[in-house]
Amino acid sequence: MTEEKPYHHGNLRAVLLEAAVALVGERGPKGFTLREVARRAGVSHNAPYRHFASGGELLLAVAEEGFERLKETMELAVRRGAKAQDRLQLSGCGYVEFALRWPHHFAVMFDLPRELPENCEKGPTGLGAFGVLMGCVEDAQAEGTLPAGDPLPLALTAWSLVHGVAKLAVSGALPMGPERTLEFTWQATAWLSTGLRNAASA
Amino acid sequence: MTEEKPYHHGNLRAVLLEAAVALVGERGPKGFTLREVARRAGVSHNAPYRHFASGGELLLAVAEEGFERLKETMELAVRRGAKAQDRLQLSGCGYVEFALRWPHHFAVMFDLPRELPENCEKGPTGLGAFGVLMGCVEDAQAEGTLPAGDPLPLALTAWSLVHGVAKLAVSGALPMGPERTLEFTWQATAWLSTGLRNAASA
DNA sequence: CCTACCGATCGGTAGG
DNA sequence: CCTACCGATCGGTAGG
Repeated sequence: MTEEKPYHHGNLRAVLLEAAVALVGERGPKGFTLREVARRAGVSHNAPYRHFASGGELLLAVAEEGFERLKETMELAVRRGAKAQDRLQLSGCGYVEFALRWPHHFAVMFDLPRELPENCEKGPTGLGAFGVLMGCVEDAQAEGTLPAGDPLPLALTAWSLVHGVAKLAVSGALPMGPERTLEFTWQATAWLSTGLRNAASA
Repeated sequence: MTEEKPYHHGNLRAVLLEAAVALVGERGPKGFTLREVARRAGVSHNAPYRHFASGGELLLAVAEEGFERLKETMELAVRRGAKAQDRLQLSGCGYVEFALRWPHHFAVMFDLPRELPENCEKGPTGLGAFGVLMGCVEDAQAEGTLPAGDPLPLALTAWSLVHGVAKLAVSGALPMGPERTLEFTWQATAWLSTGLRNAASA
């Protein structure tokens, strides 16, 4: 019953974002409501309109926050590798790591294209994270550890693999815990990496 | 305005399933309502209760139908290959083919764990489709074209790859059309296949 | 950022 | 399988 209200000073937007993530995480897209978000934030059901024109725009903001964190997580992961081939695997592990750490963001980013007003941002911002992956592929090509040619199919294949791992892991379809999931990701990306290296051509 | 009503003879259940898929496809999970389904089926908003206790159970039925079709699609695809290695790739292509052909089923199957009453069925039924993939891996191991050992990690990796391709393709994230997507899937699975074949160990 | 207030829709029950 | 009917909730507007 006792609620502190530090958001009266201007951080309501951040509080709303947090509440939105928690709500969509607990009840799913269907249970997500602007009124319930406001309720959890401790404000009137009308206050959110000061910051977002609709529930969809709130979710869009959550997605954008997620894409930014995803990019950062991948960039951080990539730093742990010296060879481009290793960095490619590490970027994939970063991708899965992000999904495991912020599953609700991940869900909003990829499961709610319909809810978002205009997912035109998904391109640009999403490209930031994808760019990390593309960079690794191009570096590996320059190193000669990946075959020359159009890097796009190689990158899309790597993306598909880790996206699948992330999706299945988050939904609980993989028969292992979070730690094992990262080990599995490393193994899986290593196998793919071997295949890409020995590829005839793109 | 003029509606034919053949479902008064007992096929209302099938009509409801069809309407449910169309609805969730058009408006997403959030717009899915038992009343709207009934409306589209041309019956009173209460008629669906004769067949389903809730909207979640209707969606569960859709998911089960989907898992069955997925298994059939994969089994059909696998028949086109002689060598186990080829069949493994073909099963993956069948997976993606299914997702492209019935994207709404695919979405219900994997994006709505929360909506479903008890997704205990996702294991057994889903295992039917996964079993096809596992069978290919085990056959390839017997053939000697895949390294011996626990087939599960190999199968999970293959599953992850095609699941990722399917997810990204359905959401429109892959920069290509449906036909190209299948070609891409064949390419990607070929690369992975090469990697798995040259793997040190599982 | 809040208190009314609106029309619309929903899930579910009653009773047939 | 249908017609009422219920309480609850929602998005959005008015007006401050």
